[in-house]
Amino acid sequence: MKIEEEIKQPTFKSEYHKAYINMVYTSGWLQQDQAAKFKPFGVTLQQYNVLRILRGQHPKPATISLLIERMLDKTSNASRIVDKLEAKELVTRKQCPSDRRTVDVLITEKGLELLKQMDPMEAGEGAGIRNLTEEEAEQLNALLDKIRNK
Amino acid sequence: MKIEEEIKQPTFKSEYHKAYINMVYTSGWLQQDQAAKFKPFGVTLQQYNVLRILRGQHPKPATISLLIERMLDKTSNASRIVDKLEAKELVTRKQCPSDRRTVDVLITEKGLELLKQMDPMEAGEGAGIRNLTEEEAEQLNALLDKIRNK
DNA sequence: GTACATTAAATGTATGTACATATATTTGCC
DNA sequence: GGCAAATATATGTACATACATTTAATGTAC
Repeated sequence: MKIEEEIKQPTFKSEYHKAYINMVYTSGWLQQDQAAKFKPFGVTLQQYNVLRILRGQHPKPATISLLIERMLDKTSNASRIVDKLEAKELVTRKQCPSDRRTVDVLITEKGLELLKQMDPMEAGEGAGIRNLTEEEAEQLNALLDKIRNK
Repeated sequence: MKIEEEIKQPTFKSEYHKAYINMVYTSGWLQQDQAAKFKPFGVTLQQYNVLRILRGQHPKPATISLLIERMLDKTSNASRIVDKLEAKELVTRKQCPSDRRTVDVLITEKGLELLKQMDPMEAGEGAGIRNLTEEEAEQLNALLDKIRNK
């Protein structure tokens, strides 16, 4: 469905304005789809993303700063997301001996096991992105990178 | 900057996976930029979106259902966003006489005045989308619509 | 080595999202 | 008319975002 019908707005001020609305809407659409798939596993998208970063580091620990640096949403509150993961015993957190300001966050066996189960439904696989051809996905990546050109 | 550098992830499983991450990241990037521009006006992006819909209806009132239908995020809680706008006296809310289950939400003069001030920085104008050519914006719209093809 | 700035993380508050449930009203069926 | 289903909105809870502030530890200047 075209974006005009989707949000019942027949016209846009410009192709640019439409593209902006379309981006925000489609991204929300993708994320909602993904969140629904993750729900049975008891972790949210953001918690999943943090677990993925931690697996990437494993068996080295990560600091909160490193998590923030790599998260999709930089301003989100990594401390509190780690709180939730710790409560589910998917990660451990302990003060780093060499710099006691920082905290070593490590994914647990249970966390690794959960990610393994979730791997087949990796973020983006199976969602609408697959409606594109490989070439179109490349085009999209190029357009998005250009948008963020600072 | 390419998305790989942006989130310090050197490779992706597939062009599709990269496109998914890129979409979510770029959309967040656009919204953060916009939210910062709106901040001096004391309304959030979502509150602004609701005000825009109400101006589109003006001088007719809108129901909460109509707002939900037209909002970018359908599952968001329109009632509570209207609460915030009402507290700022940007909208009024009163029970509709013909169907007392529904509520007539109307934008106030103050609300119209605020939107007028904000018009020059309309969502998406001036943000990164303008890095694209008109043709590229069209391409992007086509790709996004295709992603959502249900 | 003490004082001050910087850094890392945690915490507080307002807002919004996602989803389940509650409440009131209207509609439709008999 | 009476009652069940549907509808419109509001509310409760858990989670996340955005941003300011706090606390503790480290680095640096003198």
